[in-house]
Amino acid sequence: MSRFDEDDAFEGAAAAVPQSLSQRAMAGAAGARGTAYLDDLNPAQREAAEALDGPLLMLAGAGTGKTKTLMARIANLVASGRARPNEILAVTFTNKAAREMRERLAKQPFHLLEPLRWMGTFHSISVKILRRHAELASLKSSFTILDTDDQIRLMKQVINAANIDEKRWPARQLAGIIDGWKNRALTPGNVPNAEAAAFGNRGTELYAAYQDRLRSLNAVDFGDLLLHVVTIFQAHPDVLAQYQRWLRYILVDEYQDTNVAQYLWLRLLAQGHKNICCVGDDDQSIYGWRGAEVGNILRFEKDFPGAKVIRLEQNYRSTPHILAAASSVIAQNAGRLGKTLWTEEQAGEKVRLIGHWDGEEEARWIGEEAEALQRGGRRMRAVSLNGQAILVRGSSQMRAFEDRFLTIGLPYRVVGGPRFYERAEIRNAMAYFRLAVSPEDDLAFERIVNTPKRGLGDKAQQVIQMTARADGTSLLEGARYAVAAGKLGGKGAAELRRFVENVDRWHKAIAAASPATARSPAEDDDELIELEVASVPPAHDHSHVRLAEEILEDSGYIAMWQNDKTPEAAGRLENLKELVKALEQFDNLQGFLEHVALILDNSSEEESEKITIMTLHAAKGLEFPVVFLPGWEDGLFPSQRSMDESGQKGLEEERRLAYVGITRAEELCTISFAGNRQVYGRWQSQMPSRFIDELPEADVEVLTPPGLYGGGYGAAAGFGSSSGGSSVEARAAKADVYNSPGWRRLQDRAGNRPVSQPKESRHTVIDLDAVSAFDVGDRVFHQKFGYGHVQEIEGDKLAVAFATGVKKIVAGFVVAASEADDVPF
DNA sequence: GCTGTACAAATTTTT
DNA sequence: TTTGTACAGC
Repeated sequence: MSRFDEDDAFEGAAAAVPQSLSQRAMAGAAGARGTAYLDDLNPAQREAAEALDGPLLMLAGAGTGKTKTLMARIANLVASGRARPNEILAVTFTNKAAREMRERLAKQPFHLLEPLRWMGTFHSISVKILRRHAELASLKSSFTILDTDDQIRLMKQVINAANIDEKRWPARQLAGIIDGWKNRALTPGNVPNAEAAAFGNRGTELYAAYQDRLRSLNAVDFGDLLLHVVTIFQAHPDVLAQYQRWLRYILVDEYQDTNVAQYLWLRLLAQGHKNICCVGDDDQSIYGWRGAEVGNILRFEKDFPGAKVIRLEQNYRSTPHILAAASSVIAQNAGRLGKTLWTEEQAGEKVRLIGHWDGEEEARWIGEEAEALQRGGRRMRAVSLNGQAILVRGSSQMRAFEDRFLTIGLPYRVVGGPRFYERAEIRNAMAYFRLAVSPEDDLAFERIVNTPKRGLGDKAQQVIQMTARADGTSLLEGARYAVAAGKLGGKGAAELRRFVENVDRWHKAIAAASPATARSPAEDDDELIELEVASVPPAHDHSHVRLAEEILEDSGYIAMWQNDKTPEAAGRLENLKELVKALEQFDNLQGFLEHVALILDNSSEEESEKITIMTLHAAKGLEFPVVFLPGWEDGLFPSQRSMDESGQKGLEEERRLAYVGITRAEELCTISFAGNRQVYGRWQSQMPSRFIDELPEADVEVLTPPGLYGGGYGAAAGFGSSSGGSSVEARAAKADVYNSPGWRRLQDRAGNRPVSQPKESRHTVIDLDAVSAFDVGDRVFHQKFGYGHVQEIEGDKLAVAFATGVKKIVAGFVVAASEADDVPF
């Protein structure tokens, strides 16, 4: 079940015993016993926890105890009397991070008499600010927050309204462009001329139209939350000054992930007192594609002259081999601030590297390896499945593992995928709630008028739209009028009438349950504080939960899923139950909706033993004793698309992703690649990732699969095999692979690859003619396709005529065969 | 207005 | 290969 911690943070004071202002002020500084919280910090951590005033950049490498340091810093801020807890602004990126911080804070030996009320994500804090000053952005403070889905639908409307062919110019693309602009804090008027050509020269025009639509719907999207706040701060110095006075110390986590809008947001708030502490790791910036600017962290010292920079480099997570591997890879990136992770640990397994025949084989091997590790008996201790993770580049890679694990019955858990609140059934249910709370919510209306089917198709909906537009009212009113005026015929009319009546009834029930709680904007700090304390008293009857159930029943929405015979229906009903249960944590439907757009997640805590499968992105901030990193193949990882779209920059971000992946491992890290892989249903031969070439030989152990499944393809897939013969696998298994022709060929390829060359390869490039040991006409054997003859040679790629046809194959995946080698299949 | 078929597209993801 | 969307036919 979800816990709504953000809510606690912001409104939690409501539950506290009201205190007078002076009491609160004193309470703030109390509660920390001495400076015990500093005692178990290492020197760098301690320095960071004690440099309280002025700008500080804390470069915290993976696993260096950053959160612990932040906790001590907060304690120190309060204990030294510099700030009361509610004068500290602590910003994180994700709700998860905010939650974790709050939990960690609760566990500290000291305790604060007040909660950190300004701890949360950029977005949730922005909502809080924006609700208070909505009118300055031409909004009502009851504005709704659109999710991506609503956003796209709205954009479709805007595109259609502008008479643009939606097929040539898809709404998704426009959404991406506008999002990009918002990330850079660009309003329609500010978009640089050079970019106005976007979207068939009409990008800015549509952007403006979209913003107008949002305003008329009294709605904002995620990007707006930040953009509006920045705009308000810029246009109203008095408002800004108020927050500057109030939020005296700023802490920012994951600073490397901030985008321009967030950067401006922070700079505006910090520019008075400059008490800003940014924590981050430039080597872990992996969200550039979403607007994050590594540049923000790289130029921190310029932005804040006199800034102190402290590096946390002692790692408490991983073994030396793992750290060495990660460091060696990341060292290939240019423009780093530079850190060297070190550890006092001594022992440990080397990073393991293994090649496989294809993706299926890779999954099979990892499955078996996971089971073996679970049993123990390797060179290391037994590791439960919960301590093991498979980190992939893209979610498409997950399938192979799921398939395999299902067949062998290895329990697994997939992290990521559609979030709870993104599921259709949840969104529809929420749309019902939204409409019940605010009948003028047109987007919600559109979403559900015909869900379940009420016989209201495009035509009927057009009539409703036109009626509403003619009267300048909401769609619900338009529908009411259209029915009354007999503009709709037959079954639809009756159904629509019922629908409208239902909404009326629900809305009345809500209005009756909660008398309007008018909030007036406060003019100064004191009033602001009072206002925070005096929010809605908790109502402990659960009438809103019953009402929600009623809504879902009356609307026929529950029935719709009950009648659904598809296998997913049961799960969807489960989810709806879960949603209703989540309501219990709120005092009313309004409160739920207000926060749900930002908060709801499905991080259900699972007890049972399972291996985790997730993307590298999702793994940031986590750690596991055992980590598998499959699919290290050029084009897949680094992703071709990243390199095509962002060139060198893209490649460096991919490399940071590799760094993040390796540093998730505490004890054992296994990197693997496959020689063949099905991509969108087509078989492709793959080349080992260039990142593999960047691993340090001394810290890597090259494995060969134990000769099961009929052959030593493992050796063939990565290393050697250009020398033919049936004993290839045996020799490759024993040989010092780093001196094998195959390995050297790998090194060599690194030099020939497009996009980038490692700056300072420690490996010597040699032996060009090892690239292909084949000639046209040679007979070769391929694990999958059998015997064939080489027809063409193109660098390291061969065109081979097999019985089944001509295939392009990387030379490393065939072995030379003599005509006599033939065996019956 | 609904349902079945054809076709194109296809990372990473938070809020 | 799979998934989602667009359009034609019922």
